[in-house]
Amino acid sequence: MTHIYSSQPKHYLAVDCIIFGYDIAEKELKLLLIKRSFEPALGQWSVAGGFVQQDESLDDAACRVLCTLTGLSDLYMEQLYTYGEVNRDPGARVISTAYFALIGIHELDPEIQKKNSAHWRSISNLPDLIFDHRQMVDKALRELVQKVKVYPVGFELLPEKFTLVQLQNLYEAIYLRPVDKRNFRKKILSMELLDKQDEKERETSKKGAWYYRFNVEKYRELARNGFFFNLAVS
Amino acid sequence: MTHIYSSQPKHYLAVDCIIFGYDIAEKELKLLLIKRSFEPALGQWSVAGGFVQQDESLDDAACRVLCTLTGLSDLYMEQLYTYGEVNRDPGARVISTAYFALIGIHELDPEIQKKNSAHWRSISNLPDLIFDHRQMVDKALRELVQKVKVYPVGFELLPEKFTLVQLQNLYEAIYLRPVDKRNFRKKILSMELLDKQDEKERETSKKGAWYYRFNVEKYRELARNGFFFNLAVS
DNA sequence: TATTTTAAATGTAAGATATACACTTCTATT
DNA sequence: AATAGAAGTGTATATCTTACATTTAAAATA
Repeated sequence: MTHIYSSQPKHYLAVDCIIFGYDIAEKELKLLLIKRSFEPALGQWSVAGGFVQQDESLDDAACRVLCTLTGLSDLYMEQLYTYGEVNRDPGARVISTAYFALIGIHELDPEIQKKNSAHWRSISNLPDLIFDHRQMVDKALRELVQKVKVYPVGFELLPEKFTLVQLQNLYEAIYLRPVDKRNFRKKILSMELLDKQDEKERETSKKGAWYYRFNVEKYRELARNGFFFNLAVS
Repeated sequence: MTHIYSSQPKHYLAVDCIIFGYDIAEKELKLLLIKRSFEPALGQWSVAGGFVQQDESLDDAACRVLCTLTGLSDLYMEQLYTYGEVNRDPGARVISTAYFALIGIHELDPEIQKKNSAHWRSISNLPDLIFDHRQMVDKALRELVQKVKVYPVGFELLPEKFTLVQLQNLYEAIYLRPVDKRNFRKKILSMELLDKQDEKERETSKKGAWYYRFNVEKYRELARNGFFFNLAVS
């Protein structure tokens, strides 16, 4: 079969992963950044990226990059936007599809981290990034803010067991403003999506705070019946 | 300068435009579809597409496709999603970035339409589409529903002057359900974004309905001060 | 063992927003 | 002058959102 495709130009295609983590102790949202090990822009900071191969889908490529960097699979990841300005990469014309991922910061093996020259950096204090990566990060942040309001994705950034205080701190770190404690708890508990454990977190207070778990099955069931998650609080 | 890019594979890159129009008379949302004039899938229905060239950005390519097809420029358009499954196009591996556009259905020149074998089809009665185009359309529709709730993009589908009944019909066509007349009018008018004209539309009723115009400047001003558009009505 | 300290946990009232709902007005046509 | 058909209008109720301060639990210390 012959057709008109063969007269068309071909392009380098990359994926870039904006990887968010949440530091419970510092109550800060962080980004996993890489010190680039090749030209152009060797030695500068970037998000994790890689080229799309012939035999892999975009999603596969993004997963590969994420897995290679973190050693983890089954992470939350979502396509964000495709950046296609002609001169966005000074090395060559490369179109890049950005993804954003959410991971529990403490799940990451420090060895793999070191091997990939990957570093967690607070979003309130980011270094200069190469190319249009800062633009990607800003878009991913805006997307995250919108997303956590109406989908229960914040839990991806926390361990399986977490306290309500930790959950609230996470939302405050994403919204970049304080949230009313009683209203927040009222709202999240009224959804009946959190299973209270009979165990307390005892690091940060004498009294201890009850652990909860997010009940995914219950959420799926409710969502199927038209329920809408909403934590767009004061 | 030599670097590792040259060892990487290259890919065909396309853009596809999901073009929405609104038919005031039929009170229906429509899609501009093309009868394909080349292989593969010659003669089948598709959305408007084209290949990305070396010297144009993704956005430029999408604009080019849209302009060529409609003869219009400065249309509302937004990137939707990038489709990158390996075998999505049986002709060759092609990655495609989908855009969606909103246009006033009556702005389109019938001559250009005919020349491009472009046809308006009601979204409630779409033909089979090639490749993953149906998936694109479904995503675009979901996006549109969300978008018109919180951004004043619905006006892009109407003429400059429109009546409140027409606006409500448009929302009903997008939401696919009836909307309470008094609540709808109360809500949109309370935003004070519509300028009442001293002219009436007299086609559809003896009494006639007042024309309004959307005031973009006012919206921009309000939005700058934290105002949020919201027509997520009953 | 009584007291202190620290963070966790809790409820209510007022205000704002969303919803449900039916009649009057206008004007061209007969 | 009467009719017909679509445009235009207001209110009461329910629901959701917001603001806000005290009590509880338990470890540490006196």
